[in-house]
Amino acid sequence: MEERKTNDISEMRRSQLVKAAYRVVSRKGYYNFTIKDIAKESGLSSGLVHYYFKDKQDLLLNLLKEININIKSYLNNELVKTQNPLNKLIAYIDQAFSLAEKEEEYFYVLIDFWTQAKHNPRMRQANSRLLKSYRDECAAILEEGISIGMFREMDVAFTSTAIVSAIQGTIVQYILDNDAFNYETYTTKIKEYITSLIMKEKNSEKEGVWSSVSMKNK
Amino acid sequence: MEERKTNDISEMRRSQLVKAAYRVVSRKGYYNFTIKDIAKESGLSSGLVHYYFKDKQDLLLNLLKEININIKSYLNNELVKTQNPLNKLIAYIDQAFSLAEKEEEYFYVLIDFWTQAKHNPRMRQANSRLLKSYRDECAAILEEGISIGMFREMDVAFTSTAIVSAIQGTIVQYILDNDAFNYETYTTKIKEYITSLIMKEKNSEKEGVWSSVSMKNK
Amino acid sequence: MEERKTNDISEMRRSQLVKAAYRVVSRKGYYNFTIKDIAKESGLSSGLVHYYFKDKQDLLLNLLKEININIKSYLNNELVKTQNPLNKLIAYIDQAFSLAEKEEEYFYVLIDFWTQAKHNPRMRQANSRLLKSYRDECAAILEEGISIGMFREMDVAFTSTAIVSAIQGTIVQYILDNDAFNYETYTTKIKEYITSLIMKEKNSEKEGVWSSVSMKNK
Amino acid sequence: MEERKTNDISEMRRSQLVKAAYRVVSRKGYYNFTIKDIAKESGLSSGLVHYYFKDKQDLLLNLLKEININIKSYLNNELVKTQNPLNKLIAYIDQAFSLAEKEEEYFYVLIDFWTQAKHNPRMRQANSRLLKSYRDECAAILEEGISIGMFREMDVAFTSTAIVSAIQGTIVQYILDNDAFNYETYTTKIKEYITSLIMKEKNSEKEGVWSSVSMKNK
DNA sequence: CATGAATGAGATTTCATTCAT
DNA sequence: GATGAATGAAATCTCATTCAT
Repeated sequence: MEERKTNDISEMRRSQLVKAAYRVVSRKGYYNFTIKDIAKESGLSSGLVHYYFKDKQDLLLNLLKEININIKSYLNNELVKTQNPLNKLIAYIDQAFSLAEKEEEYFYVLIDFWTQAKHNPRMRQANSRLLKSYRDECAAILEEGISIGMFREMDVAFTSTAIVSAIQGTIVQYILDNDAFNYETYTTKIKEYITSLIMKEKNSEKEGVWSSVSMKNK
Repeated sequence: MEERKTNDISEMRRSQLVKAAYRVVSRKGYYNFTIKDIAKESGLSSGLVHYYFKDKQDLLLNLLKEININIKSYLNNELVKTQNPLNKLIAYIDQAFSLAEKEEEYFYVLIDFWTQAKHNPRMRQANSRLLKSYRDECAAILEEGISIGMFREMDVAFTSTAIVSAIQGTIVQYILDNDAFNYETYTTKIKEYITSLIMKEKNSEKEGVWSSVSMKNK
Repeated sequence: MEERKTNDISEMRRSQLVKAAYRVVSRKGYYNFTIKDIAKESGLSSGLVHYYFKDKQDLLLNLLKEININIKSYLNNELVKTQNPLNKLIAYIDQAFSLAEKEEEYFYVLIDFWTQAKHNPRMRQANSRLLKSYRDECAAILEEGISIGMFREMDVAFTSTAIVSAIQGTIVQYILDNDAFNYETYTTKIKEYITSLIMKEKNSEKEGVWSSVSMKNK
Repeated sequence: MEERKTNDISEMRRSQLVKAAYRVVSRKGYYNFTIKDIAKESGLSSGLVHYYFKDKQDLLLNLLKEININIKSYLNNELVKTQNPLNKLIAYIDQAFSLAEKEEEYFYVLIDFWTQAKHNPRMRQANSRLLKSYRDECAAILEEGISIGMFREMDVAFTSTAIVSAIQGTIVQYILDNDAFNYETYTTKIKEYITSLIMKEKNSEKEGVWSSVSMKNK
């Protein structure tokens, strides 16, 4: 019982501190925040941060884990509501793009973590796992679509990597320059584009997407 | 003459320091290096760093500029050797992918700079300019291909953004996890894919690329 | 209680550091001391100086406040012991001159602060407040003496300014050159002089003072 | 001849640098200026400063000497125009007060030098010499007035010290707080006051001055 | 568990001074 | 004589981490 209670408090505090860390990091950046910032933000003392986390880095690692979980749950949110693989794929893409728009912070923090990958093996592993899980999720949808004959045969690994690339590459460009392009229009097109290539070809449809794209420029 | 001499040494030192900064940043990361590191790496004194650059940030800004120039020159290297827009596009893509492979450092440093964008307007501007210039370069190739009837009509702005997304998204995934996929195979496919979609459609050819892609998985 | 304890230690440390600052500044001068000097003098760490004071300037501002308080309490020390305005005025003058003699340091540090006034608005304000409070104190004594008919009618503001000028000007000359004149003799004369002019004129007395002054030279 | 020429340039440069130092010190304060500031202000190179002056301190010492000379010449300017000791005394006082008003900088710089006196024997000597020369000049006027029977017999050393105190104390108060009192009115009174005490007493006149002072308050 | 005072290493930055040209 | 590049010591300030309470 005692133990249980302790763990409860312990978990509560850890979560409290990690959440505060997220807010602080997204506000001040990965490198410009201090332990005191975390303490203030969480309403706890600075000493306590080191009681629950070995050091600053340990806290950050836990933050990445937390972000990972949150993003996944956000992305899965819509996915579970539908059975149709195409709708799932569309939801997958939509969620990613909408997350980037509504929670720009998330991506800034994510990019912050990317920069750590080179110099910190644990960060590197955490990051690559995160990306892998995105690809895997996409791959699962593709597999499902293929298995029920809705999507064409394809190299699933390649395609899911390409889809993640397109999404992520777009988000980075958008985040670094909000005015580079019209996000809404652009992401819609990308989505149509991907789905049209994924779907078992019906000549009309395929042509349609492409035409709609080329139309704009005429 | 006197003036010239002074400028010469001044430019030489600035370049020397920026180059040292590049090596140091790529080795230790954007935030983990010190002015003293630069001094040691360049073989000059730490005071001299501040003699030529107002502060750390100023040096970093100059480093980004330098990287910008180097990447551009690297990417243009192959482009000028050919007149054919298709070959140009292929060279454009090839160069980007090969740069990421041969000079992973460059991209780490670039990502480091991305993280600054949120909290530093000048960095933000520098970054978005860099991305814009990539898109513009791509767009120019596309325009040329369209104008001579080699590429289809298309929304050039959208397509160049999408191409940059695909390239950049791929590079990031690769850099964060070298073992995620076979870089060579993957980038070749992406390239074929892009070109097949860009080229004026000959039905057979289009189908061909797609098939070849899906073949792999069979 | 808990709170109390914290405040206690906080106030204790601040006072400890300000006192150390006084000793250090008076020994090395306003500009020639370092934070480390303060740390060493106080027996505390240099980090703690910045823990309690935003920066060097903040510490110095607190030092000026402390000096202000100390001087006032020193000057008031004798004043409260007497009810007679004339004796009060004499005590006021005596205390100022004796302070300068016994605590030369105080004035050196004060002069150090004067030099800041031009370039630092907060220092300027602190300094002018200090001077004003001296004048006001003098003015209060004069008013009292006038109201009970002991002092003549006069322009109190002018007279108190003049008295402060005479005292301060004398002290500065003495501090810059201890051998310029016999301090004891000189300050006694100045005091007699001031009081003779302030007092309701009894012809004989007035003449007396002046004569005594001129006597010396004969 | 060669030597002569060299000395000419040498003197010119030294003067050029000291003048620049004065402007810079009065603008930035005694401690907040750099050798480079002097170089820029003088239009010469920073290396040259050390060619002509041993070090920063040496330059400053020369600046104090220069200021000394300038103040003396300013104060003497009016003195030579008149033969009458009373007018001389009045000119002496007027010049001091007007200098403080028109060239506040001078006094700030002077105060800066005072602060050095404690920690630097050469500065101490230079400062005390400066003050002594003020007193001596005043004393000379008083002696002259006494010798021709215009001024009363008095302790000249004491009186000149007191006059210098009054003037200097007033100026310091004014410089530290321009709004403490009306400078014009106040200095006029001080002047009348001093002269009335110095002059051979004609009862009416003496009374007159005092009355005029007390009038104000009525 | 919790606090926040205390430490001290280390980073940036400034600048007098030197010296090769 | 004159320049300004170069040095490096020293100062301020920050902050992760520790630890007594």
